[in-house]
Amino acid sequence: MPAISPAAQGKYLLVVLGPTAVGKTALAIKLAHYFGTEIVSADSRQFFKELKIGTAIPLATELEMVAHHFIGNLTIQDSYNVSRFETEALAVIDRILSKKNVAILVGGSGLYINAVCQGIDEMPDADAPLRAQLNADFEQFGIEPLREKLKLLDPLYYSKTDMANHKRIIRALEVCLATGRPYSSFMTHQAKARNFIPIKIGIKREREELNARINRRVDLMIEQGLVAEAHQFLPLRHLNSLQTVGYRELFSYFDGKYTLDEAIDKIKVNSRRYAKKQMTWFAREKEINWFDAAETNKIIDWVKTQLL
RNA sequence: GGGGGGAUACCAGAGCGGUCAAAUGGGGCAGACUGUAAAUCUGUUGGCUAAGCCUUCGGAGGUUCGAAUCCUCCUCCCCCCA
Repeated sequence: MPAISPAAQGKYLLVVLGPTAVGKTALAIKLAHYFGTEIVSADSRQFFKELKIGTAIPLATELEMVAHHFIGNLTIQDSYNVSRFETEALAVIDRILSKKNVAILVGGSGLYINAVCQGIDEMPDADAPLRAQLNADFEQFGIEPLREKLKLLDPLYYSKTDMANHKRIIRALEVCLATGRPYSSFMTHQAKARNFIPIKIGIKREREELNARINRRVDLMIEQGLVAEAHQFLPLRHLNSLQTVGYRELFSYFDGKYTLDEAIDKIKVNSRRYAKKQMTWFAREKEINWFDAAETNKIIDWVKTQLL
């Protein structure tokens, strides 16, 4: 449970979460409308203003109806991270809660939601040249030397973490090397105090129904011009912001690796997997109150009982 | 009409007498996750009363101590020549 500061008295953050395509946007807007408040997005891909079709940002009419934050606030060229989001999102939430008693956080990026609700430990950002060096080492010599190095610099982390995952090894190493301290020594496992009481609302649907919605949404994205949208960014495909479902598969199509139909099928498959990953992430969180996507009125009624 | 190739688990596809419940890839299912997180990584994938047993490699027979692998016939598919 997150720590609650005295300032949190009577201030609530409604956190709307769930897998992609489940219907979070619609519910969040309904809640925002009902409580007369604003929406903070916790979607790590809707930040990028160029990625419109492929990330299913809210409709223009929806964006007009309710104030949204963190949608299209970055360029795909920007580098961003959870920690910055924590700081910036908290500032916006505080501002909303200075005028209202309820704010809404909505999104599917579990790590980003947790950063807002519980915080993320203080530790250095990635140092670009150092990361580039480590990545180059990985390319050239493989994972084993990196593992050995980490075993020396942070035996605790080494023993507890998946040592097949090069990205995690590299991140740990870059912190160790940049600070001279073991990466694991920065982890407090303590939730930070917040100026609001989070109320987590999980939205779910039957898997089959969710899959059907995903498929339909992908087809719609294609109709809306996703292929052209993705094509513009082909030269920038290496950017982190473009390591995104819907774009990568089309890059492969432009490469001639897939036919268009194959690429579209791949987008559907990868979206389903993304949804499953999100559900796995959320499944381990205890304080989520789950509702069926159709139960909008029930959700509002329930939320009212929580705001005491 | 003649000649040749093939049918393997959800799909594709290897295996060509024992070490095969059957490689590998795809898909499915499950999981991990602290500044790349729509990323990255892991496990599992015939059934069961589960260190053992049972039913599988188009169908039916046969050879053999032993067959997905060899033989015979049948069914279906593909290619080449007419």
